[in-house]
Amino acid sequence: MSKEKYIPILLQLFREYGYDGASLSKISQATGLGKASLYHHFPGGKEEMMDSVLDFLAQALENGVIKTLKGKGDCLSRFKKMCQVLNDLYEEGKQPCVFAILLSGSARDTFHQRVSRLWILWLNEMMNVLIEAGFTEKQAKERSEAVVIAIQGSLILAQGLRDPAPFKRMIEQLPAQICQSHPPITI
Amino acid sequence: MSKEKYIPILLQLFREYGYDGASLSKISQATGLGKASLYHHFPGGKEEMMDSVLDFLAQALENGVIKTLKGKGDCLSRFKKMCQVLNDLYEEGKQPCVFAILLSGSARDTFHQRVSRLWILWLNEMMNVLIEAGFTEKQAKERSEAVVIAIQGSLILAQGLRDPAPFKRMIEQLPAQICQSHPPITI
DNA sequence: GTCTATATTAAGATAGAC
DNA sequence: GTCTATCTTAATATAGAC
Repeated sequence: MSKEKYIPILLQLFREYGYDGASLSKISQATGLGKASLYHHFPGGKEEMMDSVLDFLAQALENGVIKTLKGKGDCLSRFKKMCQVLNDLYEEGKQPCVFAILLSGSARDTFHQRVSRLWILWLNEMMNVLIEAGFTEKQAKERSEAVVIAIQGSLILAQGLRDPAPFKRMIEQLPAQICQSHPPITI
Repeated sequence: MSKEKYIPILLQLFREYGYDGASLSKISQATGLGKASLYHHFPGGKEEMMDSVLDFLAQALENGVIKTLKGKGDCLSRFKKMCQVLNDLYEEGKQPCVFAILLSGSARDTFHQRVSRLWILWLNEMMNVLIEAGFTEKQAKERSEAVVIAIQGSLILAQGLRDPAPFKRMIEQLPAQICQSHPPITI
């Protein structure tokens, strides 16, 4: 299947225009393929295109974020690596999160289960690391959620201001704040 | 102008389906107005509808959030009131943020300036309160951004899990964390 | 101020040739 | 695997009657 080579283009279009705004005409123009050719690669149409993008992102999550969290090193160094991976994935805050984009729109029910499973996977993996590092289950849960909140929130702010600085700053300071032992931190 | 009475319905539709996903058919059905009647109230079509929704939200920001921050009381009590206002606005985490929804989609450039101005207005107002409370300008800026990040991030997580709990928790703990003097906090 | 009817354009999707 | 051509449905928008 050579359809893999269109995934980055689809990812970019869905990030910029969302699911509803990324029309087949835009996709046809961006890929250089006619509409009929698009249906050859993706018989299920746009829904299958987004599904393929989610396959790609799930793979990136598994081979990047999850693998890093399961890897060796202490708590701090694992979260540092994870933040590097996220920094690459979101291109230093210049790109929005497809999972967040899919929360609204005419297809939000179609993809909700898939996306919510990925979020829970990520949260659980962070919890494991934190519990292993000596935090209570409750602390681990709170801090894992704090990571998602910090990443997603700083991405929103970066997009809103069209300035990646808030995301970059968050990537820098987040690992220390999460692993720090006494009172959990945010700013 | 009695078009005001359709704003809550439009707000709900844009929150659920986004700008591109909220079609005139859906809007016609939800309001009970024919398409032609919609154009009587909103000659500019869907763009004017979103503009009116943004008018409404800007007003809510001004009369709720900004007014509270400019009001009386110490730093902590103002941020507590602000969080109550935000809690109402987002219906305890059950509703997404229209400003965030507008970051992607075919109309993102159309509304970016307006929305980004509102973000900056909110950030500046929070900065003023924090500077008045004795924080340095740098600290005030960081903590104001931390508020936006916390609110938006917890909203995303709440939508993603379809569980308002992360947002509710954030509303509870945010004021104390922001106003706390020594090391800024997050979890 | 709302309607029916209709126009226009675009979106999603398919048939069949090459 | 890609194309042209076409189809169907839906989306945005307007005209004109009531």
